[in-house]
Amino acid sequence: MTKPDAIPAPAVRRLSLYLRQLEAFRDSNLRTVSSKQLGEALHITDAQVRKDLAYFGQFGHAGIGYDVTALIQKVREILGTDRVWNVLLVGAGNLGRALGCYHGFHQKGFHLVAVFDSHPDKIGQPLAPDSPLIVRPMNQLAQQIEAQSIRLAMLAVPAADAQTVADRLIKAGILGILNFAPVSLHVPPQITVNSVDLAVRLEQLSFNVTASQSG
Amino acid sequence: MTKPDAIPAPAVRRLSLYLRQLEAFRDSNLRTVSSKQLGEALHITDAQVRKDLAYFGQFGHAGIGYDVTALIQKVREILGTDRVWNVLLVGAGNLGRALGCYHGFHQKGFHLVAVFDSHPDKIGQPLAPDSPLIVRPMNQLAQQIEAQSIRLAMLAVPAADAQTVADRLIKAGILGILNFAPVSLHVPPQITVNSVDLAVRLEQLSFNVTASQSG
DNA sequence: CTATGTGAACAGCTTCACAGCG
DNA sequence: CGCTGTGAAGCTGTTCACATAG
Repeated sequence: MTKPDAIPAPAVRRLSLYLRQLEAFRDSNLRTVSSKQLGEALHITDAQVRKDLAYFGQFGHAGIGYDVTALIQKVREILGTDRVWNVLLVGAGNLGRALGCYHGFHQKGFHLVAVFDSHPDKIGQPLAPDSPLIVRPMNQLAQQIEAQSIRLAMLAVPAADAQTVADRLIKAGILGILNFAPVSLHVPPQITVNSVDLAVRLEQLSFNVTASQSG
Repeated sequence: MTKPDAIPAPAVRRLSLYLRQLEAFRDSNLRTVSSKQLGEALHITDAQVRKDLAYFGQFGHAGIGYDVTALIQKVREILGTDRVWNVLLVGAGNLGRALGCYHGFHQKGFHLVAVFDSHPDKIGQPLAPDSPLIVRPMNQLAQQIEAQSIRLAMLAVPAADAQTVADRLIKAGILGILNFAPVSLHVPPQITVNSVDLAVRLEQLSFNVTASQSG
């Protein structure tokens, strides 16, 4: 029983970038694209592009390249975004509101269908003045996850609460968490966490700018 | 002239995480910490922690570990966050407003000092109802960067405008860009770009959840 | 002649394992 | 002893280079 070689995580990350760029190419009416073109747009070598795609199958045509529309479809299937995902949000603070108002998710098939917060003043109110989403109390978490088959969650709560909330989400059936709290979450191996710490990102810039100025 | 070996980018990323965790340890009144403790909190091996820190100097004490306060100070120096950075924001949409209202930056020494947008209805208005920041027109960009010695920028504009705005920022002296637009920016080599694409992050979760359910 | 798919070579990061210090 | 710092080993991901297909 030979396990098909594990896919490198960096390859999966790039797959999302390929998809984004392919959609841009499609929107400029490009029919086919070569690994060289795709790579140049994203600052990736052509060999890397070909190898990444080859992990998943043979999608290209020698001498021609890749059919843009067909490859978009294939990459969507691979990423699992050829269907709609219901997503919930915990935390209706500044960041949570921004996430709830951002329309980029919906276009990509991620539908925000429920918002939760523990703060009594927020419960029952719309997430934002013109938002159709009403903030729910935390005790409705499990019921909503079940009722709407939600598997993905965005976590925009204070650092101190993040682990507790994550535990509850997982217990209720959430499988993937996009974590905006500046803490390292501890979760069982079958659960995926992806953390976005904005302060950490700025620190990276600070390091690079500092280093390039003194070097 | 021997160039001191380049620091691996992953090591620098982890440095920010070490700092975050060290501050948490300090807040629970821990005096010293071992590479093992630090690693366990962040799911990193102890050898990795020691090697990462060793890229920058000898900060530990054999048999004891690392002095928490001293190491925090050292890591801040390395990251360049032992001083205040003035930061600007371009784009006063939903995401821009959330970034402007987020207080995590300020605590870390990143001070948002100017906000720009090209939309006439937004110019002259506060970024948010209770914000002290007034949205400025794009033509004040260069002047403000100069006047406030701004080197870091956050870019929260539509994808179609991102490259044009980035070009202007760089021409005006910006050295590091935190990009929230879903495009790959092309910049000169001395400029650092760090991109946060939220839809891409959700796609990674989608992939992992899909894969773990079928595998 | 162009561009893919891929084994082989290479580079870079991580882990191991241990000498040495407190 | 406990724990750091670090060469050496191991592994993973990237690049090269070419056979092959259209």
